[in-house]
Amino acid sequence: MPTPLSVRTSDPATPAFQRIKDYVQAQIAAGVWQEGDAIPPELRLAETFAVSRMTVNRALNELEAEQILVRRKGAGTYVATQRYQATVVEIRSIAEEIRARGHRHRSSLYRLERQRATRGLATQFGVRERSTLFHSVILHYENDVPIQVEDRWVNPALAPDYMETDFGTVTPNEHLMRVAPLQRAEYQIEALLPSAEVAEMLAIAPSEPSLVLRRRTFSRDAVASLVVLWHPGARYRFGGALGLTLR
Amino acid sequence: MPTPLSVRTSDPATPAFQRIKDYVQAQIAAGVWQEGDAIPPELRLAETFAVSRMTVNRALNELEAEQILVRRKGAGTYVATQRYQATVVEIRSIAEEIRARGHRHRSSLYRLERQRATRGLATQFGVRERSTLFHSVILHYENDVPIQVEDRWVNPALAPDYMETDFGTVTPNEHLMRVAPLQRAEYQIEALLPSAEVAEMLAIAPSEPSLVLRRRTFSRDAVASLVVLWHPGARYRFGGALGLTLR
DNA sequence: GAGTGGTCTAGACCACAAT
DNA sequence: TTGTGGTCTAGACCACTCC
Repeated sequence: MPTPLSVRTSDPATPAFQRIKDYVQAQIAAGVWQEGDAIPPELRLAETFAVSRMTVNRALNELEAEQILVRRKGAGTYVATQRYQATVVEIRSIAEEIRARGHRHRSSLYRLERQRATRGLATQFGVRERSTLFHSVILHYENDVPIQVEDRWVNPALAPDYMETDFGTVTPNEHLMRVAPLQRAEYQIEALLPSAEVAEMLAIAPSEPSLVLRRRTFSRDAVASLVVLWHPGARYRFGGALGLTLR
Repeated sequence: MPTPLSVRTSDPATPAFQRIKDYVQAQIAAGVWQEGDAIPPELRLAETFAVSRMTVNRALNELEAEQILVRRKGAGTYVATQRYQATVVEIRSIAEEIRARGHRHRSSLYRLERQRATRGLATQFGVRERSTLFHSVILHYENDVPIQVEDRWVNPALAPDYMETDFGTVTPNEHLMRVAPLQRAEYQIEALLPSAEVAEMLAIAPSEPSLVLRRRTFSRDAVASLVVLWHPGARYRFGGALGLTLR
């Protein structure tokens, strides 16, 4: 007796908490419950769906975590106001991104050296001026076309064997991820003219805009790495999509 | 048999499920439990913390939603592998952002017109070529310094009274949000040279790079709006922070 | 004081995985 | 077969909000 593949939410196999989530989202999508409106209290939904209050509680808590509802103790549960502006842009590692496109990634090492921290770098890293930092410059290619200059400074305290790493087989990202687990990061995206050196590496004119991502990563409550990624504006962009129902 | 460390958050007021979450995250942060490792099963954690299994279940389920753990029915609960690359950049509405900096926002309307869709626009909107679209060009100022050119196309079917809106008091964003609830959006960030017109509006040289955000928003399963935001590369950047423990 | 959400329990039955 | 997570119950006590 083959069961039809009715993937309706009324599937008896769907857990009760999920059916309740679907119902609430459907009411909101249909405009029956508008932004700021109170939705029925847990006890009433429990009666309606003939489930225990705990089951309703789980459904509504998950919808709150997804920023679809707002809950206030003692007051009620409300439809969240849409945050139109908060935008998410996904930026993946260059090697991973190139491989995902089915293209070939390779890189060449331009520089790998110990350097004394200038005042600016020392401030960014939270170390003393003229402390030793590791510095690497790598050019990444997509199908032999230069696509990214990776100019990276590394805190020796967090990645002591950075200078001995074989960057032909391991990207700095991968190495750092292994030795210094990421705690948090800060990002900036800018449009700049490239330096003469960067322009030459990317094989673009110095007058051609470059899309620049700066990233500072933290590990064990210290700055692990500071990287500046330069891309040719004409052949590179960051992109992403945002759905309101994120999961 | 691990005795629960007295986590610093072990306020007696801290709920049990939160103490368990803190404990698990502390074990991971300390490197005691590494990526891919199995963590103790629910029943053992329940004994250890002297709570019911449901309380442990909630803690671990929430950590899974936060992508810190991976759970497999019948098998166990594992520490998730870090996704180093997935990056989040926050981009807010220009008016909101300027006000958040404590600065003054104003805008001036350069163009507001009906236009026939070119083939490219028609494709982007999913309408027939030469259909009518609304078009607006607005320049945004921060403390009287031009900071963003907003070049926007709007689907009349979704915002029929767009042309009658007073954009001195309401931003196009705010208007669209009201009449056409956001369903999803797509974004691209690029570095480009501005057109002569845009350069003049932003009061920059045509040779100066511009940071460009393109956004296509969907409402009721149709394209509601297509906007291109031009910023002077020298005085504007997108920024954000990513913490692994997001909430 | 009545209503609401926040949290927790001590069981239960199930599906699935490893063996 | 044993252990694991997935789900659910029918209560309970509490803190908070609103009237």
